[in-house]
Amino acid sequence: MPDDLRSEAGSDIPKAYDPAQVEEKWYAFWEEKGYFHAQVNSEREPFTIVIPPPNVTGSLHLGHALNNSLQDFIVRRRRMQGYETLWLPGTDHAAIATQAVVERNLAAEGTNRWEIGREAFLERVWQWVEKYGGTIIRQLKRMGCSCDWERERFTMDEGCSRAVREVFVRLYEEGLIYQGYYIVNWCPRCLTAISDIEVEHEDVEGKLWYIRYDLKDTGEPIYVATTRPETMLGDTAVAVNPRDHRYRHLVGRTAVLPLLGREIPVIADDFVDPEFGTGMVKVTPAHDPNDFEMGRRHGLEEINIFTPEAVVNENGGPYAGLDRYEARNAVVRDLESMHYIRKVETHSHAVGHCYRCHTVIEPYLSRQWFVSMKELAEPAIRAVEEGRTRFVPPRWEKIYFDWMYNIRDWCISRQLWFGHRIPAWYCGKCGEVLVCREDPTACPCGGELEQDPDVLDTWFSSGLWPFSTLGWPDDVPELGYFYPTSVLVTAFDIIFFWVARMMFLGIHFMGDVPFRDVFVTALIRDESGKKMSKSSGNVIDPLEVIERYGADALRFTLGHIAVPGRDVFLSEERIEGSRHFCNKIWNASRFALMNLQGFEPGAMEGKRLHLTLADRWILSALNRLISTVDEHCEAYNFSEACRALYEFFWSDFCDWYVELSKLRLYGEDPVEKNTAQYVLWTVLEQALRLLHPFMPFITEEIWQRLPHEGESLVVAPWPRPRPDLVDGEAEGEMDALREIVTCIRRLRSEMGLRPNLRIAALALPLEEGRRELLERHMEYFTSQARLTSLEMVEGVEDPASYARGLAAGVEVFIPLVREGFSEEAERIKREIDRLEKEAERFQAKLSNDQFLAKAPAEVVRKERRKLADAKLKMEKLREQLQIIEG
RNA sequence: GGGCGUUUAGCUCAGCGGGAGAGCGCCUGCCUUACAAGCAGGAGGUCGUGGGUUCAAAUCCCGCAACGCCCA
Repeated sequence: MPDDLRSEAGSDIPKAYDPAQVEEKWYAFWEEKGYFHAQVNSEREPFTIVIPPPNVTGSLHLGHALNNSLQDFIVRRRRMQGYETLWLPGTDHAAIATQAVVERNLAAEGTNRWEIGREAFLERVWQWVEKYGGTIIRQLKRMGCSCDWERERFTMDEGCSRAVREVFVRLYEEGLIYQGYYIVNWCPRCLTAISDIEVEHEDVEGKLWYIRYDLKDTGEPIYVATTRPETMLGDTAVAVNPRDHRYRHLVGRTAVLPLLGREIPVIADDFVDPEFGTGMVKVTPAHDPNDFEMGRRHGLEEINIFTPEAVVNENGGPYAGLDRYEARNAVVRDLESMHYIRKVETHSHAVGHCYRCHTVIEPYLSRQWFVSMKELAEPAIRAVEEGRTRFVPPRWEKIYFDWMYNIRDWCISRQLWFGHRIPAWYCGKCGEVLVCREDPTACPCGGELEQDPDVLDTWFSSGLWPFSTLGWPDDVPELGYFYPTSVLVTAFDIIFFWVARMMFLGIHFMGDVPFRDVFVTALIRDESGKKMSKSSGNVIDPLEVIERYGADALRFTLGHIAVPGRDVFLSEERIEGSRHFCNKIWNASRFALMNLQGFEPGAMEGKRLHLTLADRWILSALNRLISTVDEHCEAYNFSEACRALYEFFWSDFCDWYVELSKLRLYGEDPVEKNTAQYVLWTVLEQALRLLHPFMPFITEEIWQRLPHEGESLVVAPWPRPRPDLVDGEAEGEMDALREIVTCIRRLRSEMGLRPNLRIAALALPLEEGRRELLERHMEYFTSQARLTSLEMVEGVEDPASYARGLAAGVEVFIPLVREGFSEEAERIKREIDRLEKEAERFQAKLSNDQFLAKAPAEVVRKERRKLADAKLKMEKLREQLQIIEG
């Protein structure tokens, strides 16, 4: 250990915890020691997490902060438990997003990617990635994340790229990847196809136009309703539901398309909803996904009326050159002027938008590559059904199933330049398509080859993440050891994009699920409940928070609010509260250090210990805490774990144990002092271990200053509960003690006695064992309630000169120092009222035969006890009231 | 249209079958030698609404309302 890390005596420790002083130092130390590096080790059980790879050029936001804090909580605890723990970090190339940024830069320079060409463009992208690529990773280090940086990966590094190529070729060879001319979601701004789930549906207040199409021959009018009149330029049929009696006679007739005069058939198809509009719809196979299906069923012509930019092309006749919205206006205007429009209704419907740029998606006919999903989805569904992968909380399974059962083929080609180029080559001579692992030089026929210009959906490569990062397709020991990973920690919004894909690809290529558990985390919202976003300006920057409050305060806050299955709110006050907790830990430790001078845990062997009530109680509470924290961590309920730690440390350890320990630490008796030191040290040291996964920096800083064994808390063994130290009797007595002390303090406060004024008090034990408790622990009472003495009495001769209270079967009296306190009488009356109602409730229960017969004996006993307590309290309060008013 | 979640103290939220809890805020008193980023005490709640199950419901079931989210 470097000298500057060595512990110092307690007294020169600053009064306030300063995170800036310690965080960087310890992270560097941990990295240097290689604690985060995992290796294949047959002696130990592996524990693996692969990070959800953030966008390579992105920067850390609170969502990442939460997600990665949770992963670090899990990983650090497992490491302390002795697992060979691998947290594999890395980044995602995020094709659309990254390319979009570079394109924006080009636009600002007055150029674009086509002008500078593919090669120069890609060079620009890589420069950008080089420049900003490390940002997020560096930020994770500031959070304290214990990733194995020696194994950091990138979805476009050499290994991942080889995995992508191998997967593509194999799926192609198995017939699970195919190329086809289909309708896809097309973004006219990004100029690429996107998959179904990349489309965001939004309700839009639109219009429903009722348009007249005349029948050929008779000229009889028929009416169709549509939300997109401009697409009539591509209509190739009119359709009705075959069971719709109104229109049955029209099926097989021919209609004439207004404006263009094209003759189109009237067809019958089950898809048509008789309730919608007139029950008769226009069919535009090239520009509507449902019409496309219908068109294929009926062999209709597919007329594409748009260019990739969604401008009407030559098939649009007089409307060519107008963009889709101009075309809509022009078409409607012309139809109106020719009296083809019967009516217009307002109509709310869902419109798809590009998840990247929010442009309205155009269903567009084009040649794309697809993954055939049915066969792949089936085993992925079974894996979750059989519990081989478990969702936490379980209700997300339903979301997963719903999507998997209704899955459609996955469009994986993107008309982008940045990304994994599709490994398909077309022969200019024979038309052969070659899909291969190594770049071919020429077609077997001797013809020249041209590679497919498109790249793969980013999620195609991130879908391989759990095994491509471990070395697949090479046969390396890591794959057998670390796969399947133990748990995946992710937000619900990428269950479809990512989790589902890793599932079927992992099962298909590795023969086993990619992870045992999927822990679905919440989304973070701001204090008013809005989703944090740059556009609404409500973003809390985690790095700024770290600067101001420290990484541990941020981490603990995130742990504290991360209740499974709920969105969480984050406010500055909350983080401040965690900083106060850091400070509390800091100062309690400062106290310990100041009082552990000369204490050697190693020298305790064989020494005489005298465990007092407080010692037995705090050791008992500590051991309950260990079990509680374990239980909650196993259930991914870090919120409850944090709560338990906070409560124990502040309310039990600091408020009571530390205060009581002062009696012996400041005293002369060496056995007492040594025992107190031993327990103080034990509890603090164990508590630091339990806190370490949540607050790694402050705990390490303190632990290093405390007497300790081992070189770092990072690899200190995780505490195990000792059931033999759980002491129900000590807990019961301490509860009584605390109640009695609090009661005296309340009386003091009500009398307006200043805290530093010591007074004499009297106690009248009313229950068995209380007298002994009071006598045995007299010092506890006098010190904690600031008394000169607590005298045991049988009663008081002059009740009118005492204020009295009742707690835990002990009546206490303190001398009255104030005359005629009327508000006290009011308070007592209110209290009596409350108790009366309570007693009635208990009485009613106890006089109910059903209750006595059916409720567990324990519950009945407790109810009796509660009734007796209430009655006793009322009795005493009435006495006091009489005295006051008397 | 289908599904999910939420509704508990002024605010933000825990609790999810047997005595209404926390943090922050508020009121009162304290620089008590670990901590004023603190200590002690206190006020504040028909647990959204209507029904049901149960000896017992904030907690389980059903209906309703409001808000939010996902899918089509």
